[in-house]
Amino acid sequence: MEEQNKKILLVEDDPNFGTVLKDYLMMNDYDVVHAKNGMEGFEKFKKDDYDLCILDVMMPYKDGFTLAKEIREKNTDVPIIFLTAKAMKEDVLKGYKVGADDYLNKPFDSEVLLMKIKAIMQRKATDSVADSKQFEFKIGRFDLNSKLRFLKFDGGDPSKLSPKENELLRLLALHENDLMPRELALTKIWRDDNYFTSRSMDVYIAKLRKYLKPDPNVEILNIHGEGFRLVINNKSE
Amino acid sequence: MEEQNKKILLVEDDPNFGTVLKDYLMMNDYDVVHAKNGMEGFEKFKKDDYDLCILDVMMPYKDGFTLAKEIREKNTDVPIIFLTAKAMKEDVLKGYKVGADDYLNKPFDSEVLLMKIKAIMQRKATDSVADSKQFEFKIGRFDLNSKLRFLKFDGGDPSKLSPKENELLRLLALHENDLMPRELALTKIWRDDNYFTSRSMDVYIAKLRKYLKPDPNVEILNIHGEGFRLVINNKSE
DNA sequence: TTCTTTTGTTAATGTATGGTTAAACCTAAT
DNA sequence: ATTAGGTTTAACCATACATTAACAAAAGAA
Repeated sequence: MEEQNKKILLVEDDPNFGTVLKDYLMMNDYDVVHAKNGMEGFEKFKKDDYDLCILDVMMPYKDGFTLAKEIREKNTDVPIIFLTAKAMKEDVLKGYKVGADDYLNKPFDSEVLLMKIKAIMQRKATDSVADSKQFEFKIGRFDLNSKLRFLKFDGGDPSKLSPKENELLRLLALHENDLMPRELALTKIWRDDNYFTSRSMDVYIAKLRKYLKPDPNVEILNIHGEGFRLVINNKSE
Repeated sequence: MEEQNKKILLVEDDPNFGTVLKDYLMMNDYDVVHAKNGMEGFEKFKKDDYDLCILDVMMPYKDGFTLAKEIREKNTDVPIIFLTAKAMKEDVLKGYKVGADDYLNKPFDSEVLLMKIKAIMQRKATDSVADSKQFEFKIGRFDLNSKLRFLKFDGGDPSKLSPKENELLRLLALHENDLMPRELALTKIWRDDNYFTSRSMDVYIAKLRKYLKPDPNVEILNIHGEGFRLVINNKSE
């Protein structure tokens, strides 16, 4: 299972410096999107979710503070680090007023920047687990807890599911009694759609069928060339 | 409810500068306790709860970093700001490794310090309040006192826990019966997430399991690739 | 039908992660 | 300097997971 790298938006108009910094950050396992000016920076910010923004203060057309204010209107939480050439007190204060998390004077030591980034990410590492996502499903006589990755039959002893088993069953459950397109699972879970991932998915379907066997009213049907369907029959009728 | 002023521990050996800074902060509605050296600083820290620590790095007998480490053993969350006369890169890195929240070079502008304090306080205010002030836990037949680092079995003789053992068990208890993500413990307790800290954590899990063995209804389960789960079975029902 | 493609299923393989113990290391206190 | 407590690193083993291969069976197309 692949760890998701943290995503950084870097807005810096100096092409040389920007590229060097971007490469340095990427070498340290961050995903970096580099925007060359404030305008572009805001566009990119709106299009994606970022874990951190690094903004140059002095930029043509739209300076870092203005950009920060726009960003804050959309998102009150993203950490922001300002880069500035001169250490003007007014600038520093202005930065903190806009909600800066930190401040760096150019030229700065790249290692120091790395430490600051780490420190900020750690602060944000709050228990984000309590996501409002949906983690619990009733599947016939089964209970799927998708967060703890277990499947209980009739409230008995739970079987542990592997990450892939869990994700796949969850996707099926989300489309209960409806088509769950093959392609959807492949792009969402396997992040790639080719012959091998497709076969891998079939293997997991087989595993899930085994798990679900105890309840004859639950089954995973194939829709040839389309995908799968988790059907739950209601005896009562 | 009445608005309680934020409490700041200021550790600064220069009596003139210290007093001026203390007065300035108090004028800005902070409660400030001023310690004249590292020793005294630690004593005062143990005696009370603070919202922020401002530590001078260069002090006789016990420097700011050492003090910070001691403080961190008692409390992983208090924000710490370092003050330093010289801007040595090694010092800055050292500071962040100990878990600094910010760093200021003397002489600095007092307004800038104020802004940093405000920014940090704001951050803490929005950070999950949930895990803030909970120090006592019932874990099956065990009682964990996380402040004194004691673990009692059936009210008997308490075992003394090391700081890491204690923090880890506390985090697990906070997420009782639920997932405690690996990453969370690593960033909150180890302040770094890499192969070695991760292995170190596994070692501590093994230690905790040993402690908890006397009660068969308490166990720490692993969720492969995700984290751990402290389960407490209620046999009584 | 016959041929081709898609799916079902099981087993083998390789890699990543976790469990556990002991030794090494570090640092504060003696 | 020595020691003791705490933490990290190393080593070795066990388990969990995902992928791939292999072959059988179904479904659809010709």
